[in-house]
Amino acid sequence: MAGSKLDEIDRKILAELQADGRMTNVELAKRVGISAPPCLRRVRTLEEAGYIRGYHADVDSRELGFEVQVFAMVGLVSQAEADLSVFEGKCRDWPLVRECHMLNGEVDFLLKCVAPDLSTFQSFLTEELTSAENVASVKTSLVIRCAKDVPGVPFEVLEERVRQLERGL
Amino acid sequence: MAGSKLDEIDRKILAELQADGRMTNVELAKRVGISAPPCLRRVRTLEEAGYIRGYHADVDSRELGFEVQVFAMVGLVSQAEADLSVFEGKCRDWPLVRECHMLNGEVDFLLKCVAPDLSTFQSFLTEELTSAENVASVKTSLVIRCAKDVPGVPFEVLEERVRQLERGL
DNA sequence: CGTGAAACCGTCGCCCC
DNA sequence: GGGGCGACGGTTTCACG
Repeated sequence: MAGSKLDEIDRKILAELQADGRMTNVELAKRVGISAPPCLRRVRTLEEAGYIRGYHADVDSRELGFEVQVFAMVGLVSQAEADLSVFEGKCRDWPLVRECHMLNGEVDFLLKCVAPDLSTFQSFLTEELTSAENVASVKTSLVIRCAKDVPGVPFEVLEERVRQLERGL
Repeated sequence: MAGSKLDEIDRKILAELQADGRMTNVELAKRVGISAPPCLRRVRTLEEAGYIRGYHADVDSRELGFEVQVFAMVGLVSQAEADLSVFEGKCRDWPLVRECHMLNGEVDFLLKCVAPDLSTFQSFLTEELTSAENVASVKTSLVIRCAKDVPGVPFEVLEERVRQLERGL
Protein backbone atom coordinates (compact mmCIF):
# COMPACT_ATOMS: atom_id res chain seq x y z
CA MET A 1 0.00 0.00 0.00
CA ALA A 2 1.04 3.55 -0.67
CA GLY A 3 2.93 5.38 2.02
CA SER A 4 3.98 2.22 3.83
CA LYS A 5 7.63 2.63 2.91
CA LEU A 6 7.88 5.85 4.87
CA ASP A 7 8.86 5.89 8.51
CA GLU A 8 7.84 8.43 11.07
CA ILE A 9 10.77 10.71 10.32
CA ASP A 10 9.92 10.81 6.63
CA ARG A 11 6.35 11.77 7.41
CA LYS A 12 7.52 14.50 9.76
CA ILE A 13 9.83 15.82 7.05
CA LEU A 14 6.95 15.96 4.58
CA ALA A 15 4.68 17.63 7.10
CA GLU A 16 7.30 20.27 7.92
CA LEU A 17 8.13 21.01 4.30
CA GLN A 18 4.46 21.19 3.41
CA ALA A 19 4.02 23.80 6.14
CA ASP A 20 7.19 25.72 5.27
CA GLY A 21 8.88 24.83 2.02
CA ARG A 22 11.78 27.23 2.50
CA MET A 23 12.89 25.87 5.84
CA THR A 24 16.65 25.32 5.93
CA ASN A 25 17.86 21.77 6.12
CA VAL A 26 19.47 22.28 9.53
CA GLU A 27 16.23 23.63 10.96
CA LEU A 28 14.35 20.74 9.41
CA ALA A 29 16.86 18.25 10.83
CA LYS A 30 16.49 19.77 14.28
CA ARG A 31 12.70 19.50 14.14
CA VAL A 32 12.63 15.87 13.04
CA GLY A 33 15.34 14.89 15.51
CA ILE A 34 18.27 13.81 13.33
CA SER A 35 21.39 15.58 12.09
CA ALA A 36 21.60 17.51 8.86
CA PRO A 37 23.30 15.07 6.45
CA PRO A 38 20.88 12.15 6.83
CA CYS A 39 18.01 14.61 6.80
CA LEU A 40 19.11 16.00 3.45
CA ARG A 41 19.53 12.49 2.08
CA ARG A 42 15.97 11.69 3.08
CA VAL A 43 14.64 14.85 1.44
CA ARG A 44 16.42 14.00 -1.82
CA THR A 45 15.05 10.47 -1.68
CA LEU A 46 11.53 11.75 -1.09
CA GLU A 47 11.89 14.13 -4.03
CA GLU A 48 13.16 11.42 -6.36
CA ALA A 49 10.49 8.96 -5.26
CA GLY A 50 7.83 11.50 -6.18
CA TYR A 51 6.47 12.16 -2.71
CA ILE A 52 7.57 15.76 -3.17
CA ARG A 53 6.61 17.09 -6.59
CA GLY A 54 8.10 20.54 -6.12
CA TYR A 55 8.15 23.68 -4.03
CA HIS A 56 6.10 26.77 -4.71
CA ALA A 57 5.65 30.21 -3.28
CA ASP A 58 1.99 30.71 -2.41
CA VAL A 59 1.19 34.06 -4.04
CA ASP A 60 -1.90 36.08 -3.25
CA SER A 61 -3.78 36.17 -6.54
CA ARG A 62 -6.13 38.99 -5.54
CA GLU A 63 -3.22 41.19 -4.42
CA LEU A 64 -1.67 40.55 -7.80
CA GLY A 65 -4.72 41.80 -9.62
CA PHE A 66 -6.49 38.53 -10.33
CA GLU A 67 -9.73 39.60 -8.74
CA VAL A 68 -11.94 36.99 -10.35
CA GLN A 69 -11.94 33.32 -9.47
CA VAL A 70 -14.44 31.02 -11.07
CA PHE A 71 -15.34 27.36 -10.96
CA ALA A 72 -16.61 26.05 -14.27
CA MET A 73 -18.52 22.80 -14.58
CA VAL A 74 -18.14 21.39 -18.05
CA GLY A 75 -20.13 18.68 -19.78
CA LEU A 76 -18.80 17.12 -22.97
CA VAL A 77 -20.63 15.63 -25.93
CA SER A 78 -18.37 12.60 -26.12
CA GLN A 79 -16.64 10.96 -23.17
CA ALA A 80 -14.52 8.68 -25.32
CA GLU A 81 -10.97 8.61 -24.03
CA ALA A 82 -9.56 10.31 -27.11
CA ASP A 83 -12.04 13.16 -26.75
CA LEU A 84 -11.38 13.52 -23.04
CA SER A 85 -7.66 13.80 -23.74
CA VAL A 86 -8.20 16.48 -26.34
CA PHE A 87 -10.20 18.56 -23.90
CA GLU A 88 -7.63 18.07 -21.13
CA GLY A 89 -4.90 19.18 -23.52
CA LYS A 90 -6.80 22.40 -24.20
CA CYS A 91 -7.16 23.02 -20.47
CA ARG A 92 -3.40 22.64 -20.06
CA ASP A 93 -2.91 25.25 -22.78
CA TRP A 94 -5.32 27.79 -21.30
CA PRO A 95 -3.40 29.90 -18.78
CA LEU A 96 -6.56 31.07 -17.01
CA VAL A 97 -7.40 27.47 -16.16
CA ARG A 98 -5.38 26.49 -13.09
CA GLU A 99 -7.01 23.18 -12.27
CA CYS A 100 -8.87 20.63 -14.36
CA HIS A 101 -10.43 17.67 -12.59
CA MET A 102 -12.40 14.91 -14.24
CA LEU A 103 -15.37 13.97 -12.05
CA ASN A 104 -18.01 11.32 -11.84
CA GLY A 105 -21.66 12.32 -11.80
CA GLU A 106 -23.59 14.78 -13.92
CA VAL A 107 -20.70 16.98 -14.92
CA ASP A 108 -17.58 15.73 -16.67
CA PHE A 109 -14.99 18.31 -15.62
CA LEU A 110 -14.56 20.86 -12.90
CA LEU A 111 -12.23 23.75 -13.78
CA LYS A 112 -10.80 26.36 -11.45
CA CYS A 113 -10.09 29.57 -13.33
CA VAL A 114 -8.60 32.94 -12.46
CA ALA A 115 -8.82 36.21 -14.36
CA PRO A 116 -7.92 39.87 -13.81
CA ASP A 117 -11.53 40.96 -14.26
CA LEU A 118 -14.93 39.75 -15.36
CA SER A 119 -14.60 40.89 -18.96
CA THR A 120 -11.38 38.93 -19.40
CA PHE A 121 -13.09 35.88 -18.01
CA GLN A 122 -16.16 36.36 -20.17
CA SER A 123 -14.01 36.57 -23.27
CA PHE A 124 -12.35 33.32 -22.31
CA LEU A 125 -15.66 31.70 -21.47
CA THR A 126 -17.45 32.60 -24.68
CA GLU A 127 -14.59 32.55 -27.17
CA GLU A 128 -12.55 29.64 -25.86
CA LEU A 129 -14.23 27.34 -23.39
CA THR A 130 -17.88 27.26 -24.46
CA SER A 131 -17.02 27.32 -28.12
CA ALA A 132 -14.43 24.57 -27.90
CA GLU A 133 -15.07 21.43 -29.85
CA ASN A 134 -16.96 18.68 -27.97
CA VAL A 135 -18.08 21.00 -25.16
CA ALA A 136 -21.79 20.49 -24.57
CA SER A 137 -22.46 22.65 -21.53
CA VAL A 138 -20.67 25.04 -19.19
CA LYS A 139 -21.99 26.28 -15.88
CA THR A 140 -19.91 28.81 -13.99
CA SER A 141 -19.92 30.02 -10.41
CA LEU A 142 -17.98 33.01 -9.15
CA VAL A 143 -16.03 32.62 -5.94
CA ILE A 144 -17.43 35.18 -3.53
CA ARG A 145 -14.90 34.46 -0.85
CA CYS A 146 -12.49 31.75 0.18
CA ALA A 147 -12.83 30.52 3.75
CA LYS A 148 -10.09 27.90 3.62
CA ASP A 149 -7.35 27.00 1.20
CA VAL A 150 -4.64 24.78 2.63
CA PRO A 151 -2.26 22.84 0.42
CA GLY A 152 -1.57 19.13 0.43
CA VAL A 153 -2.84 16.60 2.89
CA PRO A 154 -3.70 16.47 6.61
CA PHE A 155 -0.79 14.64 8.19
CA GLU A 156 -2.71 14.28 11.46
CA VAL A 157 -5.07 11.95 9.61
CA LEU A 158 -2.14 10.01 8.16
CA GLU A 159 -0.56 9.52 11.58
CA GLU A 160 -3.83 8.33 13.06
CA ARG A 161 -4.15 5.89 10.17
CA VAL A 162 -0.63 4.55 10.67
CA ARG A 163 -1.35 3.94 14.32
CA GLN A 164 -4.47 1.97 13.40
CA LEU A 165 -2.54 -0.13 10.89
CA GLU A 166 0.17 -0.83 13.46
CA ARG A 167 -2.40 -2.08 15.93
CA GLY A 168 -3.72 -4.47 13.30
CA LEU A 169 -0.33 -5.92 12.30
CA MET B 1 -5.28 49.15 -8.47
CA ALA B 2 -3.76 46.03 -7.07
CA GLY B 3 -0.35 44.98 -8.34
CA SER B 4 0.53 48.44 -9.60
CA LYS B 5 3.16 49.02 -6.94
CA LEU B 6 5.27 46.16 -8.28
CA ASP B 7 7.88 46.71 -10.93
CA GLU B 8 9.01 44.20 -13.50
CA ILE B 9 11.70 42.76 -11.24
CA ASP B 10 9.20 42.13 -8.45
CA ARG B 11 6.92 40.31 -10.84
CA LYS B 12 9.78 38.21 -12.12
CA ILE B 13 10.73 37.34 -8.54
CA LEU B 14 7.18 36.22 -7.82
CA ALA B 15 7.01 34.19 -11.02
CA GLU B 16 10.30 32.45 -10.28
CA LEU B 17 9.43 31.67 -6.67
CA GLN B 18 6.02 30.42 -7.71
CA ALA B 19 7.71 28.02 -10.12
CA ASP B 20 10.44 26.98 -7.69
CA GLY B 21 10.02 28.02 -4.10
CA ARG B 22 13.33 26.56 -2.96
CA MET B 23 15.47 28.45 -5.44
CA THR B 24 18.48 29.98 -3.72
CA ASN B 25 18.58 33.74 -3.44
CA VAL B 26 21.71 34.00 -5.58
CA GLU B 27 20.11 31.97 -8.36
CA LEU B 28 16.99 34.10 -8.09
CA ALA B 29 19.05 37.28 -8.22
CA LYS B 30 20.87 36.05 -11.31
CA ARG B 31 17.60 35.28 -13.08
CA VAL B 32 15.99 38.64 -12.37
CA GLY B 33 19.18 40.52 -13.21
CA ILE B 34 20.23 42.10 -9.92
CA SER B 35 22.68 41.15 -7.19
CA ALA B 36 21.79 39.05 -4.18
CA PRO B 37 21.31 41.62 -1.38
CA PRO B 38 18.70 43.81 -3.07
CA CYS B 39 17.00 40.68 -4.34
CA LEU B 40 16.64 39.35 -0.80
CA ARG B 41 15.37 42.73 0.36
CA ARG B 42 12.67 42.61 -2.32
CA VAL B 43 11.66 39.09 -1.36
CA ARG B 44 11.29 40.11 2.30
CA THR B 45 9.24 43.15 1.28
CA LEU B 46 6.98 41.01 -0.90
CA GLU B 47 6.49 38.59 1.97
CA GLU B 48 5.65 41.33 4.44
CA ALA B 49 3.30 43.06 2.00
CA GLY B 50 1.36 39.82 1.64
CA TYR B 51 2.13 39.11 -2.00
CA ILE B 52 3.82 35.92 -0.82
CA ARG B 53 1.73 34.09 1.76
CA GLY B 54 4.18 31.26 2.31
CA TYR B 55 6.13 28.45 0.75
CA HIS B 56 4.96 24.87 0.55
CA ALA B 57 6.27 21.55 -0.63
CA ASP B 58 3.84 20.13 -3.14
CA VAL B 59 3.29 16.60 -1.84
CA ASP B 60 1.68 13.85 -3.87
CA SER B 61 -1.47 13.02 -1.93
CA ARG B 62 -2.13 9.73 -3.72
CA GLU B 63 1.43 8.51 -3.08
CA LEU B 64 0.87 9.33 0.56
CA GLY B 65 -2.21 7.16 0.71
CA PHE B 66 -4.92 9.76 0.22
CA GLU B 67 -6.51 7.95 -2.67
CA VAL B 68 -9.84 9.71 -2.58
CA GLN B 69 -10.43 13.30 -3.63
CA VAL B 70 -13.93 14.69 -3.64
CA PHE B 71 -15.63 17.94 -4.46
CA ALA B 72 -18.68 18.61 -2.30
CA MET B 73 -21.30 21.17 -3.20
CA VAL B 74 -23.09 22.36 -0.11
CA GLY B 75 -26.34 24.25 0.22
CA LEU B 76 -27.23 25.89 3.52
CA VAL B 77 -30.60 26.59 5.09
CA SER B 78 -29.68 30.12 6.13
CA GLN B 79 -27.26 32.39 4.28
CA ALA B 80 -27.18 35.01 7.00
CA GLU B 81 -23.64 36.16 7.62
CA ALA B 82 -23.49 34.69 11.12
CA ASP B 83 -24.58 31.30 9.81
CA LEU B 84 -22.11 31.41 6.94
CA SER B 85 -19.32 32.13 9.39
CA VAL B 86 -20.29 29.23 11.59
CA PHE B 87 -20.17 26.85 8.64
CA GLU B 88 -16.82 28.25 7.47
CA GLY B 89 -15.43 27.77 10.94
CA LYS B 90 -16.44 24.11 10.85
CA CYS B 91 -14.73 23.69 7.48
CA ARG B 92 -11.53 25.11 8.94
CA ASP B 93 -11.73 22.56 11.74
CA TRP B 94 -12.30 19.56 9.48
CA PRO B 95 -8.90 18.27 8.38
CA LEU B 96 -10.32 16.38 5.39
CA VAL B 97 -11.59 19.67 3.96
CA ARG B 98 -8.69 21.39 2.20
CA GLU B 99 -10.56 24.18 0.44
CA CYS B 100 -13.82 25.95 1.16
CA HIS B 101 -15.09 28.48 -1.37
CA MET B 102 -18.30 30.44 -1.10
CA LEU B 103 -19.93 30.68 -4.52
CA ASN B 104 -22.76 32.51 -6.20
CA GLY B 105 -25.48 30.53 -7.94
CA GLU B 106 -27.41 27.47 -6.87
CA VAL B 107 -24.90 26.10 -4.43
CA ASP B 108 -23.53 28.04 -1.47
CA PHE B 109 -20.15 26.37 -0.91
CA LEU B 110 -17.75 24.24 -2.87
CA LEU B 111 -15.45 22.08 -0.75
CA LYS B 112 -12.42 20.15 -1.88
CA CYS B 113 -11.85 17.13 0.34
CA VAL B 114 -9.25 14.37 0.57
CA ALA B 115 -9.46 11.04 2.37
CA PRO B 116 -7.43 7.83 2.63
CA ASP B 117 -10.32 5.75 1.33
CA LEU B 118 -14.01 5.87 0.52
CA SER B 119 -15.18 4.61 3.89
CA THR B 120 -13.28 7.35 5.70
CA PHE B 121 -14.86 9.90 3.43
CA GLN B 122 -18.32 8.42 3.84
CA SER B 123 -18.02 8.59 7.60
CA PHE B 124 -17.07 12.24 7.33
CA LEU B 125 -19.84 12.92 4.84
CA THR B 126 -22.64 11.33 6.82
CA GLU B 127 -21.52 11.98 10.37
CA GLU B 128 -20.00 15.43 10.03
CA LEU B 129 -20.82 17.35 6.89
CA THR B 130 -24.37 16.33 6.03
CA SER B 131 -25.43 16.24 9.64
CA ALA B 132 -23.95 19.61 10.49
CA GLU B 133 -26.30 22.30 11.63
CA ASN B 134 -27.72 24.55 8.90
CA VAL B 135 -26.63 22.23 6.06
CA ALA B 136 -29.54 21.72 3.69
CA SER B 137 -28.01 19.67 0.89
CA VAL B 138 -24.72 18.07 -0.09
CA LYS B 139 -23.85 16.77 -3.52
CA THR B 140 -20.49 15.07 -3.95
CA SER B 141 -18.41 14.16 -6.97
CA LEU B 142 -15.37 11.93 -6.89
CA VAL B 143 -12.30 13.09 -8.75
CA ILE B 144 -11.57 10.43 -11.35
CA ARG B 145 -8.36 12.03 -12.50
CA CYS B 146 -6.62 15.37 -12.42
CA ALA B 147 -5.50 16.72 -15.77
CA LYS B 148 -4.04 19.99 -14.52
CA ASP B 149 -3.20 21.44 -11.13
CA VAL B 150 -0.87 24.41 -11.22
CA PRO B 151 -0.53 26.76 -8.28
CA GLY B 152 -1.00 30.49 -8.21
CA VAL B 153 -1.55 32.77 -11.15
CA PRO B 154 -0.47 32.94 -14.81
CA PHE B 155 2.18 35.62 -14.87
CA GLU B 156 2.09 35.70 -18.69
CA VAL B 157 -1.41 37.13 -18.42
CA LEU B 158 -0.24 39.66 -15.83
CA GLU B 159 2.61 40.87 -18.06
CA GLU B 160 0.31 41.21 -21.03
CA ARG B 161 -2.06 43.24 -18.88
CA VAL B 162 0.73 45.52 -17.65
CA ARG B 163 1.75 46.20 -21.24
CA GLN B 164 -1.81 47.14 -22.11
CA LEU B 165 -2.03 49.48 -19.14
CA GLU B 166 1.24 51.13 -20.09
CA ARG B 167 0.01 51.79 -23.61
CA GLY B 168 -3.04 53.50 -22.18
CA LEU B 169 -1.17 55.80 -19.78
C1' DC C 1 21.57 48.97 -5.90
C1' DG C 2 26.33 46.99 -5.41
C1' DT C 3 30.59 45.47 -2.74
C1' DG C 4 32.87 43.06 0.78
C1' DA C 5 33.00 40.31 4.95
C1' DA C 6 31.27 37.23 8.49
C1' DA C 7 28.23 33.78 9.82
C1' DC C 8 25.63 30.17 8.30
C1' DC C 9 24.21 26.42 5.41
C1' DG C 10 24.34 22.57 1.88
C1' DT C 11 26.98 18.88 0.76
C1' DC C 12 30.47 15.41 0.58
C1' DG C 13 33.66 11.76 2.34
C1' DC C 14 34.45 8.97 6.01
C1' DC C 15 33.55 6.40 10.18
C1' DC C 16 30.36 4.34 13.21
C1' DC C 17 26.39 1.44 14.71
C1' DG D 1 20.80 -0.33 5.96
C1' DG D 2 20.90 4.21 8.46
C1' DG D 3 23.04 8.08 11.45
C1' DG D 4 26.86 11.28 13.05
C1' DC D 5 31.32 14.07 12.54
C1' DG D 6 34.27 17.18 10.24
C1' DA D 7 35.54 20.07 6.42
C1' DC D 8 35.05 22.65 2.05
C1' DG D 9 32.57 25.70 -1.01
C1' DG D 10 28.54 28.29 -1.65
C1' DT D 11 24.90 31.12 0.42
C1' DT D 12 22.58 34.30 3.41
C1' DT D 13 22.75 38.54 5.38
C1' DC D 14 24.90 42.23 7.52
C1' DA D 15 27.13 47.23 7.36
C1' DC D 16 28.60 50.65 4.30
C1' DG D 17 29.44 53.39 -0.04
